[in-house]
Amino acid sequence: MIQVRTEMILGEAKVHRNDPEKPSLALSIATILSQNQARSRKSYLDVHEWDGKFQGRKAHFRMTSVIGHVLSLDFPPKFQNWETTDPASLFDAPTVKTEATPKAHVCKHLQQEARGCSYLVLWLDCDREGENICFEVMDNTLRWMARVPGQQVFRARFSAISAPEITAAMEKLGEPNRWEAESVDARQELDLKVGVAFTRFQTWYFQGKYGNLDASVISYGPCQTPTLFFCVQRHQLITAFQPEDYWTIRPQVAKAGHRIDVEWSRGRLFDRDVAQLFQRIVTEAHILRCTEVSVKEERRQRPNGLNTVELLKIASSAMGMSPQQAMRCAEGLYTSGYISYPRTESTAYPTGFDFQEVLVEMRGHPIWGDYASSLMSGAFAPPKGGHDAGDHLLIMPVASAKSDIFQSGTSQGGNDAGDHPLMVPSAANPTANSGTSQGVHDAGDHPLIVPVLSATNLTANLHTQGGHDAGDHPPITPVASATEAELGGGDDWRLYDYIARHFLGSLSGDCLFRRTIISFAAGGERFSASGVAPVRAGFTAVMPWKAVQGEPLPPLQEGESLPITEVEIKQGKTSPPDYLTESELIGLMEKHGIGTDASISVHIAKVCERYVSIQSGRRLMPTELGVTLVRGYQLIDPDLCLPLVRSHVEKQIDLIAKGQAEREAVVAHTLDQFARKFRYFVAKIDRMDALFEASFSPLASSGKPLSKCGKCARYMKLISVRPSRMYCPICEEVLNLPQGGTVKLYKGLACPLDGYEIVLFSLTGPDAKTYPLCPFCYNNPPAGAQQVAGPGAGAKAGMPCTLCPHMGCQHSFLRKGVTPCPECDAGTVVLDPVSGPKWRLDCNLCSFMIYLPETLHAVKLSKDRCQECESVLLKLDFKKGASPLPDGQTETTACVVCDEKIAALCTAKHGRSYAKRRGGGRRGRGRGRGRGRRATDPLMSFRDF
DNA sequence: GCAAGGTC
Repeated sequence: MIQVRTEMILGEAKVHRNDPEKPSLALSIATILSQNQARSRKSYLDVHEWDGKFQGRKAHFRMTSVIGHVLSLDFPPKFQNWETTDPASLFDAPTVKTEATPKAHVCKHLQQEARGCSYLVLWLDCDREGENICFEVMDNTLRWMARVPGQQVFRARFSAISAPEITAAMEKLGEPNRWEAESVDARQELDLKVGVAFTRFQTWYFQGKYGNLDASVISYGPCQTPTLFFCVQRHQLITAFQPEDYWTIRPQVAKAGHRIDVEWSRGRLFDRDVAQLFQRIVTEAHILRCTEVSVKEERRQRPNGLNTVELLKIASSAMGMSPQQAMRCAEGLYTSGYISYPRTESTAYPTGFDFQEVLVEMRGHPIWGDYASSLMSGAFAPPKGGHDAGDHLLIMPVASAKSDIFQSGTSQGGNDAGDHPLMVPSAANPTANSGTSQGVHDAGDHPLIVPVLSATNLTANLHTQGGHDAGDHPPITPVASATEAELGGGDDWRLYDYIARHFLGSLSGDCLFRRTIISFAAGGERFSASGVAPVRAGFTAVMPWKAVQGEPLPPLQEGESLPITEVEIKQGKTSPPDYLTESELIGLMEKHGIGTDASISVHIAKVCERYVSIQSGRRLMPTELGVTLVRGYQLIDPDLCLPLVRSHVEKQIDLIAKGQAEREAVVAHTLDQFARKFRYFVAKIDRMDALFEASFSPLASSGKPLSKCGKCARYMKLISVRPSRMYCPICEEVLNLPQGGTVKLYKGLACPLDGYEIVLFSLTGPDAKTYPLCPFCYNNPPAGAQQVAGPGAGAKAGMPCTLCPHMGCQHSFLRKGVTPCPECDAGTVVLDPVSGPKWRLDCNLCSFMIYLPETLHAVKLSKDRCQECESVLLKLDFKKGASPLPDGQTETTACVVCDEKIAALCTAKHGRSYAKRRGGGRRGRGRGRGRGRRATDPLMSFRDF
């Protein structure tokens, strides 16, 4: 009997669920393994199923995917409160794993699909994060699977989604690597604890201290802080720069009417008199003698395969796109099936990469189709656009004027008829006009020599080319052919255009050119001139912006003399470097291992949002806050902002991944190091504070006077930038306020407990609450008070008057409270004293509220209570002519709970409607005054009507 | 409100 066994195979999702025609990873693998027999169905994520054989026995396969990490690490709720948690305690705090994207229901999905399966084959990315996700998947499947003897969990190892690679991986399944997975767990814990501890401490320390420090959070992180450091380091170089005057001399010479630019071997001199001396000497020599002519063939290497970092650099420097935008476009192109997976480190094509397949697809492209064909056949044809008389323009990414790419001429081995520019005009690309052939990039006088490669030796040739195969994903290549119109133009098209050209360029020959260097002498001084002439365009035929710049020199013989018409002396000033470009930053991050191909753009976006402003040319200028922070770390503990913080952690977790150390030991040791640094940082924070003082205004000089201090009777200031708070310049006291609303004086009333002037806090929006608070009590509640956690309270929860339990205060809920809240069972419904003309009762804890009858003129609390339900009776004063009371009466004292006529005129909001509950049976009555003891007595809540 | 890492 052949038992039908069930098997589950999982791949990491790169699924474009709305577009089933395009390949997704799970679907691709399923298609390959099932030989196109898989059937797909929808669940929380797509599931592909088919019948086949597993380990020689019949099996039913079920394949689905996850979406990156299933779980993410965080602190338990107890440690989430910024006010009550000492950041130093976070180093020893427990951590919990929670679902990374709860809305996606990945855990439930896995558990559901695991039922009935006997085996698990994991097809996640073959890196440490992938290994870690394997275990996250196992945690959500194994317990739900059937138990069978022998190995149940298998790991497939592959580096590309090609049929041979996938089938080979299926042939030799292994096991997931626990060490590697644990190294990721260690990294997560270190990143979390270190980042959060420093972030909370810095934020707490500086945010409350300076009025114009407009930052909701002052963050620290092992990746973001070194990223910021790179930007600030350049800023410091610029500000420390001392310009110097320099002089250089330049003899004017020409050959056959062709001016020759010569450079002095001494370059620049920093002494004017000496430069003038040389000027005289060379002038008196009258002639420039050619001493040597050297001609060398040089080559510019074709590009390696394109990886993420390179793509982001080009997108920033040549297209003016932010890394985030570039990734967004690339992801879109990927999920739509136009390019391969865009997050890769590899620049070398893997063995067996199917170049043919891509070239065949590219062959039909209107711009570079012929070029792709020529690469396949070994015959050369330039990309279309050589003669542009139609709609197809040769599209170049937009270059900045200073960029060294995209500057060359535009014709592609043919003559431009001149009727249309070949390049899409762009303000940033002033050289984009026709017929400007420069250097090797020729308009057609010399036929371009092109490598002759057959399709087979093309492949062979590539393997020797170099680049780096990180074993993750192949380099980024086009997958499907697309035109500008199909992609809707814009950034998508520009990025795709680049990716396609880069791919073709990487299969082309090197660019060859001849460099001529002519040496000259005059009066014992040496000069030289350099020129280039094209030999073979190679890959620059399809990447014309890479063409070699420069012009050929006129022919000159050794020993030949040229008359000097004049010797120019040029004065200049040395100048500082410019601000770091985003592209340079990406390079630095890659070099120092800050972030990954998938996260570099995220770190840059975060740093730009918080600490850096983007200048023209995508140069990064740190803000005052950015500079102050880094300078502060440098003063206290430079390690904190150096790229070292990252590499140190990496080194530590390498030990775990390689099985050379226990995870617990490494984490404990590294945490101890950081905890020590943290304590030192806290102890020396005044050094950083001194810098803040110089750059930001202390609270004393900001804010506007609002209410009086109960201690000194002088006006305190309201600081309205977030976090809004009050400050007494005399007592040097900071008093927190609820956030997200407006604060104004409350009739000049003072708190009877401490003498501080009371303010009214109002939230904004419909049904927004207004409540009085004493600035002092709010921060220093009387004994027995609970603190508000409702809207507007923010993390810095305080105690407004509506929660004040003090009998001596007329604003306390004991004096303003009407009845316990029917909604939250913990709060008290109090009269909002300023809600008129639309009088209202609000719960002092939850959002429940009752609008009193609209025809009311005024409302007050009486001293009496309802005999039935013990609610405080309200003195109601109705408008004349609009009173519901009999006999033209306008005043009454009533219980809004028990007086059915009045209750019917009220409207409850944000809670169960009490009107519906009428007649529901009243329970318990006659309980004592006060509240909060309703556990034993649900009493007269509105729901009991 | 906090890190960095996946990925949509």
